[in-house]
This record gives sequence, structure tokens and C-alpha cells, in this order.
Amino acid sequence: MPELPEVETICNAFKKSVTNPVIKEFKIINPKLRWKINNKIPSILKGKRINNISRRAKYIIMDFDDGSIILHLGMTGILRKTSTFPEIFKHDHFMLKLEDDATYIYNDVRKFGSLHWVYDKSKHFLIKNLGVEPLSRLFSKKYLYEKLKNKKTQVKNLIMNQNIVVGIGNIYASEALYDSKIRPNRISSTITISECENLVKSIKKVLSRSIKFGGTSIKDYKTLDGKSGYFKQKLMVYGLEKCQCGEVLIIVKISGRSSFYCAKCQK
DNA sequence: CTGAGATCCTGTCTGC
DNA sequence: TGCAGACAGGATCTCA
Repeated sequence: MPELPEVETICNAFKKSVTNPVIKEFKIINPKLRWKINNKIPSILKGKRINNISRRAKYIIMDFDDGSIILHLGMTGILRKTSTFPEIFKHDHFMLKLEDDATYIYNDVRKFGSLHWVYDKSKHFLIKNLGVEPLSRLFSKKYLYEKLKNKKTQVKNLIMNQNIVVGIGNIYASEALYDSKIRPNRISSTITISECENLVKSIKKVLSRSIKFGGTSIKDYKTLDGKSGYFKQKLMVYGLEKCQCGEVLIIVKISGRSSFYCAKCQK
């Protein structure tokens, strides 16, 4: 479900809403996720203080004195803030209650999300091989070109590869490629240095614009208070039938996932 | 090592 | 209505 802008939006809202960061109770409702939730987490977290909440790639990370919680929302993960005596719904997986009774519940229909407790997050298998943040200076034309130039995979696959650059999923891959006038099925090694420069610029532009509008809500995505994001209205190709130029958009499957492009605007 | 397809899971929509 | 099949914002695993 959520790509970088959605996770960023949720993470910021979560961080902002925490007033007393000490954990009163952590309760597992249904441990079955992408990986089973460790049943020691409730006792590990009880009484601990959250020092920081941040985003890395599509993960939300809570830091404590002696370790971290790593949360991934998968395709359908939703974090909701709720009342002191919350109603539990179908597909709820865990509840986090803070000292001031602020309560957060994680719901995930498809169970592709995950929750891990780690003592050293930098060494954790989910984190250690992640690529650069797309909105950082590390993500440059030079960096991407080095990654692209010898690869045979289609360029959309490459920019969605979290070991190269993080946070880009199926929507923003199509959007960024449209913005940079590159077809998603181009072989990576055929991308020129100037196209690469445009692609880097487009990725940064599309992601930061979406963050500004609170992310893209197509189906499941909601931020903490149940509200949708507004970037859907700004999409140029994903889920649409026609390009701005009037041409009918083409849908191709790339590694099994729908990819939208305009044959007239993208080369 | 690289790259592509299968896979985990549930809900929704389309076509017969 | 019923039912099969396709599809959904992710990413790991498996195999050629």
C-alpha cells in the first residue's frame, strides 16, 4: 500500500501525536503478519521510553535506549489512533498504549506488514542492505547512473529495487518515469546520463510533491486520524486512461505489476 | 551473481 | 446471484 510519501505522512503524524512517550502496554492481538510478531515484545516494551520516531525507506522506526521497533505497513497496513477503551476490529494485529492512554492500533487486511524488535537496527536484515534515500543528496545522477549502466532489468524494476533507492513503489515509479519522459520497460543500460539526471529530478519532485499533499489514497491508505491523502488528484498516469496529451495510456506488466505510460510522451 | 516468476493474504470487482 | 479469475500501493523466496 504505502510508498515513501504515505509512510512519511503517517510517521510524521504519529510522531506529532505522541505527548507522553512512555509505553504503558503493548498488546498482541493477532501475531500473524509477514513474520510472526515476537511474543516477548510486550514484556520488552513495557515501561520503555520512545526516544525517537523516524522513517527509513518504507519502515517506521521507534528508537529506545537499548533497541528499536521496526514497523512495515506492507500493502494494507493502517495505524489508527483511538480511544482509551478501543473497539477491536477484524484484521487488527497489535495495540500500543502510552502512559497518557493515547492508544495506537495496527490493522492489516493482507498481513504483508511486519513488526520487529531489534537491539541494533543497523545490523538487522531488513535495514542493512537498503539503498539510499531518494530525497537525500546521496541520490544523485552519478549514483543512479552507476547502478543503471550495467543492468539488464527494465528501468521500472530498478528504481523500485529497495537495495538501490528506497521508498519508490508501483505508483511513484510510473509517475516519475512519466515525468522524466522515459518508458518503464526501457532496459536500464540504455538510459543515457542526461535521462538519468531527469529521472533523479523527477523522482525527487514526484515524491516531495506527494508528501506535500499527504500521500496518495487509492484504496486502503489512511493516515493516523483516518483521513485520506490528496495526491491521487495529481497523478498523471497511474490508474488513468488518457495522457494529458490526449493519447490513450498503455498498461504493461513489468515483473507482474501494472505499469502505465504514454507512448507519445515517453521514449 | 542476476533477473523473473511464485508466493504470502484478504477483499473487491468483472465477466460468464 | 453464484462463482471463477484477475487484480491490488510490497518484498522475500526460489529457481533457471
